[in-house]
Amino acid sequence: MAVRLDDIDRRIIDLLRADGRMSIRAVAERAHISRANAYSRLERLRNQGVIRGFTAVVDPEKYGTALSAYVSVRIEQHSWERFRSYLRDIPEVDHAALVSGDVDLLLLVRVADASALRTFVLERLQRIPEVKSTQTMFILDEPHLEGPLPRDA
Amino acid sequence: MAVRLDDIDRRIIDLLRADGRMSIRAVAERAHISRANAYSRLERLRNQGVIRGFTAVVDPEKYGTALSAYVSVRIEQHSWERFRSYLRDIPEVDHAALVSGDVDLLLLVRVADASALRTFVLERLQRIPEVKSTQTMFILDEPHLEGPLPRDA
DNA sequence: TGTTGTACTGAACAGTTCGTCCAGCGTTGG
DNA sequence: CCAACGCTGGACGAACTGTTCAGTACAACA
Repeated sequence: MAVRLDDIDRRIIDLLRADGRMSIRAVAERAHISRANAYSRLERLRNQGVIRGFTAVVDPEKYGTALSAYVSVRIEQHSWERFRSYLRDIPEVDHAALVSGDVDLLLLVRVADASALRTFVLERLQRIPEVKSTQTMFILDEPHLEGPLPRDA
Repeated sequence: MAVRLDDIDRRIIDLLRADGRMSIRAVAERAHISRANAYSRLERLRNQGVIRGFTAVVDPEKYGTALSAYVSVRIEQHSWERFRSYLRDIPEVDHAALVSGDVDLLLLVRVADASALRTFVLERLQRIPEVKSTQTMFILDEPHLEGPLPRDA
């Protein structure tokens, strides 16, 4: 599953994580490689799926979703596959993970206000038959952690 | 805190979230506005902090961090500010949130393997004096939810 | 030792986009 | 009626794009 990366690959990834719109010229310079090499490496990284794409980083509060919450969910056994397909159509869910432990799912949810959260949990989540129970944890603070990725351990 | 956005602003954001390297020409075309307008709006969105930046989306497994986990943490009262400053120097923490409820913090952690996770939790987290207790939830599955942001509710 | 591959460099190319400027236009609000 | 504002569309030189290719460096291998 993992891909073998050398230092230059990681350097390229770090640069493009720091600034996803950096020109390939600048990437090549800062990684001390030729432009042709930078192109071929970037293409390889994308084809291998290491770099899945590029995106704008949006501030949820400034965008209008002033309220964020983690909603932990317990679901019926063997219903994850079905539940997962629902998630695709729920734009409020920013991130979802099936986890081991007391609960089955952790959903990171972004909504405009408490009323929208109520609607989401009661009218959307708990209407799903596979959902056994939910618990909402309001996010009180959320620091921006935009550092380089961890080196191989 | 929130910023007033019109439909065109949201369209621009959606486009750049879908492809952070899209040329401004293409953005202008697809938003049905002039190029000059696209430039000025994008600059405004960045200055207002709605768009915080651009980044490459990296697949954690392919990158070499095959193991992801949520670590819930209980900390001493009034120690959040101090704890938050520590987080900046812990590259394994991909996302952190101070939450209401049974626990105080939820940390999304990415590491190479179980051994690295053990080291992280025991040698790094639990060495922090403010940490009262931790609980690790392994991430068993993590669907990619790359849709448009939720519309204003 | 020589040979075959593989990976990289550095230069070249036309085409495209960048970032900025500005005259002109339409709408809004006093 | 006029001023202020935001937008358009066209222009500009500079920079970047994406690709190709001959030449070079280095490893594996016999």
